[in-house]
Amino acid sequence: MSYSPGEIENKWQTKWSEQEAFEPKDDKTLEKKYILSMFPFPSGRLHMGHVRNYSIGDAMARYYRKQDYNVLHPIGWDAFGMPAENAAIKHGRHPKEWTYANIDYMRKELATLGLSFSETREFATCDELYTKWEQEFIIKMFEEKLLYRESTTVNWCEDCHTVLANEQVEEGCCWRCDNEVELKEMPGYYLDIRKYADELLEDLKLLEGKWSPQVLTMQSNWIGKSQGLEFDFKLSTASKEKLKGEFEGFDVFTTRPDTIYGVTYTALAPEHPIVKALIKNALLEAKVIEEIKNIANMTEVERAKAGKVGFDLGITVIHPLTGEEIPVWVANFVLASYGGGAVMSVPTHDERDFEFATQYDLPLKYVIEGGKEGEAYTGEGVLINSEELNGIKNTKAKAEVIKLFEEKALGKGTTNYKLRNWGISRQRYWGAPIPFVHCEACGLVPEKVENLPIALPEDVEITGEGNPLENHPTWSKCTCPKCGSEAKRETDTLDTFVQSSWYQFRYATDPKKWNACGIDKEDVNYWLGVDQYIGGVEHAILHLLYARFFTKALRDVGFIDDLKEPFNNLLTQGMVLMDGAKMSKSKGNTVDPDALVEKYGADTARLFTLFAAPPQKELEWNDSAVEGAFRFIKKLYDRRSKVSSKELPIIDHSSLNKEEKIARAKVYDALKKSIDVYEKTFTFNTLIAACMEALNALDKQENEQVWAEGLYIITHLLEPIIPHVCAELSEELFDSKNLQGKLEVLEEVFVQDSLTLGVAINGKRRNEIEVDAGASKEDIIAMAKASVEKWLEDKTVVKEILVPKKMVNLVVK
RNA sequence: GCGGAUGUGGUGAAAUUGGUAUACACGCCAGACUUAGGAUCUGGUGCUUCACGGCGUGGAGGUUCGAGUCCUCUCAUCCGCACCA
Repeated sequence: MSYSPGEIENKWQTKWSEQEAFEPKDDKTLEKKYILSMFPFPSGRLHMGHVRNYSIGDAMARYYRKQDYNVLHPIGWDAFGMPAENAAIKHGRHPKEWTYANIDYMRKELATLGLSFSETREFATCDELYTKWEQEFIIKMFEEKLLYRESTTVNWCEDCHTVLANEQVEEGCCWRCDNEVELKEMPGYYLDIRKYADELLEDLKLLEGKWSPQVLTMQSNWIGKSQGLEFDFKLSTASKEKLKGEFEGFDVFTTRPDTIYGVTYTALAPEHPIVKALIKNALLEAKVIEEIKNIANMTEVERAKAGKVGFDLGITVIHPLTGEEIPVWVANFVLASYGGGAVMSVPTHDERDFEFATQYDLPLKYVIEGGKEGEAYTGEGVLINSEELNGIKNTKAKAEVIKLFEEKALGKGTTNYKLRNWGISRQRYWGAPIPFVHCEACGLVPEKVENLPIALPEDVEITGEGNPLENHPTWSKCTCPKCGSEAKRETDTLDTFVQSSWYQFRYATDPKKWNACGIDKEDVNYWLGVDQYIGGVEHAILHLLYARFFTKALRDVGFIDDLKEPFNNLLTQGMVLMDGAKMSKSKGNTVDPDALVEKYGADTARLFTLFAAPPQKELEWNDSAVEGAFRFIKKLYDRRSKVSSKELPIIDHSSLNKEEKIARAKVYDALKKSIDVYEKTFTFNTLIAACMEALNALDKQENEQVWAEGLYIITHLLEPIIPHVCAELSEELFDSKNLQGKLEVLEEVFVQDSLTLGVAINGKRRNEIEVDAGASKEDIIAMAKASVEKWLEDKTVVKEILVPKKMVNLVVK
């Protein structure tokens, strides 16, 4: 019978499901492996990126399961989010109905791939039971002061009609729709991720060598720690009066305290309170006020494009060391959100300050030796024009100046972070409601835990205009959990990244307990951290930073025990490309997994994805290479006719002929390689290649025992990659015995009677010789010399190097 | 600008970690079987040369008996951040 993937795959998928073959065991004394591929958004159909992601994860899960590890390999659905609402707007379908229908369809697609997911642990993050526990966490974080509500400037996407977190703004545009992000002042809920900035940075060290350097540096840059001096600029008496005594001065932060004597002006962000006060009290020219307001309304991208723009604010501050009066400017390049929105400007040693100063003709004062007149010098050097600091190397002066400021109580050494707090409010319907209530008397009040979940209303109109929960006639009406008077329910919902920040703990929690708790500590203690996490680099900052933070926050509010990091090892898979570009619907260069499986079967789809490139690299799609993968499986399946015994034969290696010996060696080469591949390098392509080589070598000989042993081992090795055909072959040929436990490498097969050695002269390969395995060094050298005689004429051999089992190198003059 | 990575045949990629560069696969060429082949099988295939040979891992140096692998410099491509004071 020829290979028919449909039949075989159906048979085994049914069997596995009936046997509940992929459920983790309840026994916590067993050694565990938690293998997790990032869960999908139920967009409607699987794409090749999913196939790749899950093929990699499944290979690992099956490998460890076969070695008798207790394996947790779950799947679920990251089910809240904008696309569900867009579908509602476009096709008039309710987001909930759309989402669950998609899940049902995609679950079937996953099933046809034969992935070894646990079926009992599946959930969708939009399940009310999931929302319930998430809301409890949120309330607890509020009580523990990790969550707060405030009104501030936020990133607003008019297209998506919602606020975005900093991490969701890419080059000034919305990460989802690419619309330019506006700045807007409005209230929202924030998680205090800054409180964990240092821990998040420090613990990256625990992940070194386990996460890719790329992701680690991206996270570290995003957190953006820098150390420097923070101090107060006092307003001059006249300026203080001008501002009606409202301000004493303002704080600045600098990483260059060494340049303190070079300060010739200061600059404030357009949003700075002092600037606002000047505007409010009309202390600036009307034209200038207009311009400043203009800047404040610009997006960050627009500001960057506009070049450097600023205005003299007509007030001055006192230099803390020299007592000089220094002008205060407002400048469009000063960020409101960092370092207090104010900077000390040292045009001689900072490019930006220099550009600004040149443009507005502000004074320059060089304080570090080494630069040229007429440009900013940012290198190292000795201090000049710096009073008591003259002659000190600037690198050393940083600490000196901080010390000086601290002694005089003028300022202090500080650490600053680029990381901003995580804004989690979204003005959207399809998300988890933020479980708070606004009461006129009590203010912001969390919902009572026994009232959770606060569920979404089913009857809702989704038009794309405004916030559907806000527009709902009755939903937000409620009573205050504290005083019982009439109150208004919060209509913002949680960022969907909140759901994906703790799903790894939900999977680990035994489903029997899902009604009783959100996360079971004991279960989490057993299963976490995730031994292998697999997903795309696009989450290098967003999801992975949030999930790391949430882990630490959940620990501190008491929902999990001491756990530093959720994901011990991270494999970032490359994209799937077609003609050099990322597969996408809009480009029309997609390959439909369903059609692929229909035509060739799941095993071919899986084999190709793992064979065409190592998982970390981009995968270029190639139809004829898919054919090649299919051909290999057919060939493997066809060779079952070579085997008649059902046992792993015991072979007398010495009685074999040369081809038989080579075949065995190739088979065991593959077996040896497999441990490294499955446990360390994940370069499945090389293991598959080794199996192909082994099969090619087996084809060159006729020994039935060697064939039996070969297929016994090859199907064992490939089962995690092409499980259906291997299960089928294994059942037919070996009563499935080779799919349990470990196989041992027999070193004897690597012992060869004779070896082929390369012969090189001065490192240049000239010939090869065949030598007896037991030949002495002298004999080998002699043979080598004889084989390259023509190159040795008129030369003297000055050195002979024998690399055992590899080559001979003769150094001649 | 800063940071991270990657450069090997016509293509996807290997190389036991300093030891015969290009395994495996795709493609291509030739042959076999075929009415036919976009099926299957067999053989060949880095470049150059009639050949002996020469040249070959982005480029230039260096260390070494020996370098794709280590060191220095350099070029190109991809990704991330981007006025963070």
